[in-house]
Amino acid sequence: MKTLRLNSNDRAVLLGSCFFEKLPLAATNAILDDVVVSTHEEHDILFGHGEPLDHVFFVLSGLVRLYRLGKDGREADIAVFPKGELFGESAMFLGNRATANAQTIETTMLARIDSRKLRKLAEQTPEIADALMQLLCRHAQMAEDCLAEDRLLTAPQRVASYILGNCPDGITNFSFRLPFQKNVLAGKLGLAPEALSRAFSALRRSGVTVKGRVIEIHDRQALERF
Amino acid sequence: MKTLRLNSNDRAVLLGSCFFEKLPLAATNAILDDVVVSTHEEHDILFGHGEPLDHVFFVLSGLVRLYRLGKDGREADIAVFPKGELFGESAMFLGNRATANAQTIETTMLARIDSRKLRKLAEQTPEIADALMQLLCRHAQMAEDCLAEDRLLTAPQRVASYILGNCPDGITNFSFRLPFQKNVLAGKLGLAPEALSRAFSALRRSGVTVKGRVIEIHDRQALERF
DNA sequence: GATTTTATTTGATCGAGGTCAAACCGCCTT
DNA sequence: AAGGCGGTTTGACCTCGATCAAATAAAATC
Repeated sequence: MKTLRLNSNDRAVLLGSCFFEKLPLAATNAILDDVVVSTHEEHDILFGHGEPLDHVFFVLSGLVRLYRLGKDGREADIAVFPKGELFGESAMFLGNRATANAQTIETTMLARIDSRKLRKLAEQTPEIADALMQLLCRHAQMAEDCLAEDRLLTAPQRVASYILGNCPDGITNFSFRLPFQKNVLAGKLGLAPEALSRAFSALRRSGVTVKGRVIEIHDRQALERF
Repeated sequence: MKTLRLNSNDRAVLLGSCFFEKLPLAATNAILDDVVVSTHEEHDILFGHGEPLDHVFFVLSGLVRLYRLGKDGREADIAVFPKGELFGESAMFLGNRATANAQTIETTMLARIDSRKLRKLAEQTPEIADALMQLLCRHAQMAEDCLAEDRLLTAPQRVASYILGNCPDGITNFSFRLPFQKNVLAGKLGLAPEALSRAFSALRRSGVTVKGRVIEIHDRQALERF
């Protein structure tokens, strides 16, 4: 892991992100004043469940996975964060202890924000507090969505739901490229890779074509009904 | 549903709750200034997924269930809130729309806090903002815990984990009473009632006795190993 | 206490998805 | 072109937990 400072491209990613875009520039500058950038190889462990954590992380590029470990060593993904996402924020309000393990999935660059400082800024700046609360809500909802999908949907239905989530409404014919390996998608959906593969082939009958990482949809309605 | 004002017992429940206990009295009073109390029969629907929601709810007594609906009408519990818990707060930061359905499980009394006002108070009072953020984190973590348990543990293991969560550490022998019907516990753990029943009988071999709502543990270690 | 009604348990069956092993494929290297 | 490698797919098998039906227990009502 090497550490650097923010360059102008990094700044652009930060400013365009969901968290920072609504903040006044002064607030953003105050937060970013002393951030450090770190680069990581794929599969680098960022922190472990329960460890002290005094940073919040922003993904400048790459991909990070949050997961928990079972007694037997099996892993369950909690969330996957692509470029532009902020994570690790909940430790800030829960005794500065990580609530899960974090690992890079690809070569990744992260901006590290001092959590003590961010918390202090949030106290002084209602806009920051508000942005944080929105972030927390979105993350809570991601987990709730996942939980509900796990409990209500079969594997092919979860995959259909994921595809539809990446397809603008009102369009029947659509194609897009997976932003990561199928491997990772399987983990995110709580499936074994084999099950994901079988789910895709089940969806073929509903007009879904898979070529490598490219997914093609020929009949949105059929997918929605699935 | 009848509506009333806060009585002194209600106030005691509020003041002793996790959310309010750390707040300065002035802040608490500001929040509680114009709350309304509503009483509900069991199975009363409080709000539906996606509906406009301009209150945050505090459970004065009884039990409330948050759940999502599948296309086929099946229900998946997201959370269960007993007396002393605050819920519905995430709608406040996500466009005032409920992120799930809510229903009472028993006869229940709720205090309704105007969410616009609470949000305004949070802007002015860092302590309130902080308490809200902690609440959001706890709720996010509840969902993440659930998700991880669903993905990593079998039914008996989830039940064991629930029991252990209600048993002080360092004690081998312990007994407690379920705070709700087995029915409800099954939903909370993402199980069919039959599966919960079978899980209990599987745990009998590890020193767990179930008599009605009373659970007895004779060997904490055995449970932890399970 | 007798009788309904509701909650829980038990039995039997079935399907979804995990696991292991092997085949396959694209991609990179040599 | 041949080989090697990692990711993906397919096949075979098996376990867990859902579901349906029936039996039992517990609570509520009369």
